[in-house]
Amino acid sequence: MATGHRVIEFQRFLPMSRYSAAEIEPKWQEAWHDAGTFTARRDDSRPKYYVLEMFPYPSGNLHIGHVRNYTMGDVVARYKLATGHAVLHPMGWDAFGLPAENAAMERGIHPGDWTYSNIANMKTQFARLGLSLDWTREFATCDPEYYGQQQSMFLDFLAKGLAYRKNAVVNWDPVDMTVLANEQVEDGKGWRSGAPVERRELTQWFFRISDYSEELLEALDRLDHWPDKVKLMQKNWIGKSRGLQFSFSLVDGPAGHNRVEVYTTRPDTMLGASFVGISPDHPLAKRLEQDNADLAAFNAECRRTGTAEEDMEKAEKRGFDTGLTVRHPFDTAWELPVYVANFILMDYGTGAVFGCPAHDQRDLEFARKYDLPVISTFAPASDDGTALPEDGGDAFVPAKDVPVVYVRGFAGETEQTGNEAITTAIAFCESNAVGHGVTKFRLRDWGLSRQRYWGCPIPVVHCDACGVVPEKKENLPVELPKDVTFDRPGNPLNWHPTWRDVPCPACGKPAQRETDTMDTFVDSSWYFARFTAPHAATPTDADDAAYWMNVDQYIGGVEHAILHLLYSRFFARAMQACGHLPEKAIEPFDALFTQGMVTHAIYQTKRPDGRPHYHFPKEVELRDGGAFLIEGGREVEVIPSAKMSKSKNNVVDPVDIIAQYGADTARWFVLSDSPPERDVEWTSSGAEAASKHLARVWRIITDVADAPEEGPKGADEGLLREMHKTVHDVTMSIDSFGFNAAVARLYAFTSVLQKTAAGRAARQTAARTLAQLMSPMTPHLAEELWTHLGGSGLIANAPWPVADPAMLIDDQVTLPIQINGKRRDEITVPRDLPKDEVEKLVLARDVVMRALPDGAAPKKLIVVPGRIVNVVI
RNA sequence: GCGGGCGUGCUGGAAUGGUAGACAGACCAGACUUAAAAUCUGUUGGGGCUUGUCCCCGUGUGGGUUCGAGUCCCACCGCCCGCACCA
Repeated sequence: MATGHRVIEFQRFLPMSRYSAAEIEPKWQEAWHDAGTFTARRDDSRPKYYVLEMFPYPSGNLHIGHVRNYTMGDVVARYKLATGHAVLHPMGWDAFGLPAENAAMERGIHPGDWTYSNIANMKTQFARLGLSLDWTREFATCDPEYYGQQQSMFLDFLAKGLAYRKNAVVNWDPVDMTVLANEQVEDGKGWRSGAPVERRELTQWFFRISDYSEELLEALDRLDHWPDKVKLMQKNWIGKSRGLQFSFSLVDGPAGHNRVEVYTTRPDTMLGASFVGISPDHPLAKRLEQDNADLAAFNAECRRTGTAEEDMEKAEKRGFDTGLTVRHPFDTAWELPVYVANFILMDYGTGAVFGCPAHDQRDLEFARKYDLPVISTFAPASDDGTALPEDGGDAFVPAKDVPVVYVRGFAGETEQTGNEAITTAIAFCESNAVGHGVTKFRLRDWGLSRQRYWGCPIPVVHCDACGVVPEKKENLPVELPKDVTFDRPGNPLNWHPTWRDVPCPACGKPAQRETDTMDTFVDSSWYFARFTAPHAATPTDADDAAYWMNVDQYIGGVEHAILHLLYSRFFARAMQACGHLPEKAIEPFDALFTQGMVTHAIYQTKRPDGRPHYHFPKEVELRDGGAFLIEGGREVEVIPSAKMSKSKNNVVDPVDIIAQYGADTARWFVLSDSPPERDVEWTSSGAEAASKHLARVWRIITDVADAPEEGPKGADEGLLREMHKTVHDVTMSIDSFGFNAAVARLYAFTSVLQKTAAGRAARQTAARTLAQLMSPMTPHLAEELWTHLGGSGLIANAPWPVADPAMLIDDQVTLPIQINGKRRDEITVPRDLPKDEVEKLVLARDVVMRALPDGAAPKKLIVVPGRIVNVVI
């Protein structure tokens, strides 16, 4: 568009008028695009910097949370560009998943058409934000070019033994005859059919992430730039435990069942056992239900809860007495009853436990319900009067490093910690041939099979003669067929007329494709690597991966703290093992930042029937300290800081905000006020304030030329000192993700610049620096001001300002004086005044002398140089 | 239920264990204006009196460590995130 350029050139010579985001923003977006400013290029003469925000699901609409997430990444990317880095800042789409199939079912749109049209919409919205993204690297995970490479890696993993098949349970809807996701199960019923769900076993594909349990745990220690909370969550999720595995012998068990193998992390409580519990899915439970109709009914009932761990844990603890007993290994005359219990998971340990009610609250409630004995094996080291569990108190469950007194322990001291007692117990049991000490992990292998259409096909073929046969790599990608319908529930790949039918890659006889597709977590577990060479003919390109990996800064929501990040860490290791990533990339994210949500008040009134009626923000006006409906004037209740949710009508559409105020205002606002890791409340008054501030900066800077040539003595130096301090503070803040602090500092500096008496040259320097410091946050405004102030080239490419250390130090420092920790006075002294001089000055103060009777010396005089003085009396 | 996090004025929030409330919003007052908008200036945590460069209280609640705690420790309350097939 040649004419567009002429218009731009012409505008540059117009006198500066009012701040108009609508005029300047498209202009600079086009200028960056034309100059290729944000196209990532390998450049060995510069340090590289890879900044990545978690890519979005293409729901079709940009959410204000996206604006916050991507603005933060953009600030980092633009700052790194200004500090001389070769920056990679890509964007793509996490495009497979359930919502596309739902849209297909509800509206008859093909999932692919729905997804790609959403992508087009969102990309338009993204463009208006002026993000420094390299769009030449864009891809969607549903592009055959992307998922074909994913299939190729699946085959590599399979060859390495990292992928395998086993049985696992799924939520089965018996009416719709389909598998349900956990979120599709509501109160144990299918969301569409309303039928009670059943647990059903299917043969499914798994990745051997558990092979890396120890490694994934141990490597957390080296992730120095990850939040501690995320590392702790991952550590607990991996769940390394030390315990004892042993067996109880079964008295008169059914044929082939003469022992029950259990695993316990508390073998020191073995002599407090009062029952054995097994999972409803335990082989013994399944055997017994064959000739026990009541047990069969109980097990069926247990299997009716969904597969979500949360549901099982929250369900009321129930058991079924099998009538069988086991012998205690240390006292064969002691028999314990065997219960089937709904809270025991077949997936963890051996699917069987012994219950020790005295030292486990869940077991205690179970024991009281079924009238089983409660036997303490240890008691508090000092009696603090709380009731023992035998006497109606709670279960006694101290931390494992707290010393307790053992009353029914194994060899060793009577008083020892849980950890010591566990070690003793394991040793004792092993020497008596009762079980052996083992280390177990809570982390389970990653089940990746999904019985759905809109996902990456698993590239294997089932042959009657050859079994499971990997597809040949030259036949990849195995593409999803386009001609499918969603007029019946389930996976359309299963009833496609031809897609399943293929010759066996091994023997050539007719065979059938696998119709399961991959979990969408697979798609998002390596996209960061693909961005380094998005169109390579192999999953990655060795040179590009070597140059760009690792991600220097990864930014996303804390809701991904466990699964996505753990799976990505596993995938990077598996890819490295298959030659797709360099050794250095097995921990792909050097630094991680987890940002908070954007919230918004909910406006509600009560309907006549008492149910809440939620109102959109645009229906509400705020006046007289209250909130009222614009139509009718009825007062509405305001619920502050609620998570944005479509059903609560409190979603703010960034498109509206940008249309009203411009992208720079939206960006400035989401960065201000709230610390990035915390939630931020969106308020229209906040957006208004951000917009006013940008207009104020515009005025101040465009008025610089009107200032007198020279200012009064000291004014120039005062302004420049403040400027250097601002450069220092803002730079530090951006480096440490303190964007809200950087914004506050820029507010303060703007006021200084506004009120300064300094002359034109100093103001010019200060104004240019202000524009540069704002440029990562409000890039369009900054470019416009930069041009006005005579800056050369784009501000996006201008080197970041550096503070002069000499300008940061003040000669004088004000020290608060505390008396007994309360501030009572202050003195201003030369910065480097010796401590004893400060003490003398402090003791001479009226307030201090008054507080010290008859010139007595203070008990203590604490002088923290440059900070504070505390006189203790 | 289990794991993790958060809690400060009317509101968003600031504060390497060192002056609690920076910087904003809102409100009120003033300047400019015929008027309004815009802009600029100023006040504002609560209470007290002797109105001071004053005193007391105050960071969800209750304890503790420290010369000094919003910050560290313990217990509790509330809210948020995750719980393996939502992404």
